[in-house]
Amino acid sequence: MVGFSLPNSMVQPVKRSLPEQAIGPPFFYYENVAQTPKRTWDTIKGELYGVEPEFLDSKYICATARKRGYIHNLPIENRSSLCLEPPKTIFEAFPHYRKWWPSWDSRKQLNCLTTCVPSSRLTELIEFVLSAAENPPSLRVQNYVMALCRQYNLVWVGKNRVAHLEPHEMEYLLGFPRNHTRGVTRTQRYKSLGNSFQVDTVTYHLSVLRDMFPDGINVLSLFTGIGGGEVALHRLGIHMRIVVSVEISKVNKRILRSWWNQTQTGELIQIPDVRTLTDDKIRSFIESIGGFDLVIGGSPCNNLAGKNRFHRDGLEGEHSSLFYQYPRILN
DNA sequence: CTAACCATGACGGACTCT
DNA sequence: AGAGTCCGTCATGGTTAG
Repeated sequence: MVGFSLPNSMVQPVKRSLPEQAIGPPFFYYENVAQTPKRTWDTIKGELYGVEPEFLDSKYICATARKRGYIHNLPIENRSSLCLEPPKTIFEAFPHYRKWWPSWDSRKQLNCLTTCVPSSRLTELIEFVLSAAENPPSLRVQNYVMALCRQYNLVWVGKNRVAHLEPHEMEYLLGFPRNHTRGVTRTQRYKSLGNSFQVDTVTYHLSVLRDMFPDGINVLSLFTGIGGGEVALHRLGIHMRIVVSVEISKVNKRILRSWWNQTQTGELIQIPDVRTLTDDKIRSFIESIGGFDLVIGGSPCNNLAGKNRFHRDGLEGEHSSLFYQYPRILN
């Protein structure tokens, strides 16, 4: 899962030719979870002009895994390595965790960051088991503890003590500025961050745009969330003249607005629901601003994701079916 | 008082790759 | 055939806003 190319890598970059229909303008960039049935990705691909998905695990870019598929019509030659290299291992990201990290925990990177937080009962259980065990613990105990650490993405914060990541640590690993989501409830921060882009990964893909738009770009941002795409563009130094952002969550809208007001000089127009962005409205936007240069977004994965035990209904699920709004709007 | 909000804990299985 | 992974949901009880 190495995508079409990797930064600073000996991996031979892939060459591809886009289907005629997929060639821009505008450029488009679509994202979703990679680990959903192949037939789902076949459907997505079919709706997006048959463009082959780029499957990339962010563990090749940063310190945490994030297996995602990206369908886009961006050039893939001459992607530039990031000016600011993100940490690629747990210890590079959090040197202070060395202190309590047992030698038998061989993890160098973290698993996928999600929205959920494990119960404190679990960390208590691990501490209890390890306190009662020999030092070092038997293989059996090690395997037991490691399975839980991997499953819940736990880190070592004290003697025999593990803990879940703090929201600001997730912000850091995902490539957001510190305190990007601060000011909303803790639970909400976990939710918003768990649902977001890995910014460095998106930055790498979008880096080909940097020299193409010296006067800035107009962006149509669908399912914006906390603005991973916008942060990536900003980091590339690409001026956003106008961003029309579609995002239903009040909290996420507030987070984006506050970041925008602090860092941007362009105009941000926020719309709550993709379904209210009718064809007529799109036409009038295009007329008034002179067209969009980039359409970017990842549609809801709720009904595709492996974590969902209740309604893993695929693309036709209640939330994930909003995907179909993406090709409609793009067309 | 009521409704909305918030934190917490409990809860398997489908899927891919080797 | 086996191992490892996963942008999650729901009910409950407490808290806060109006």
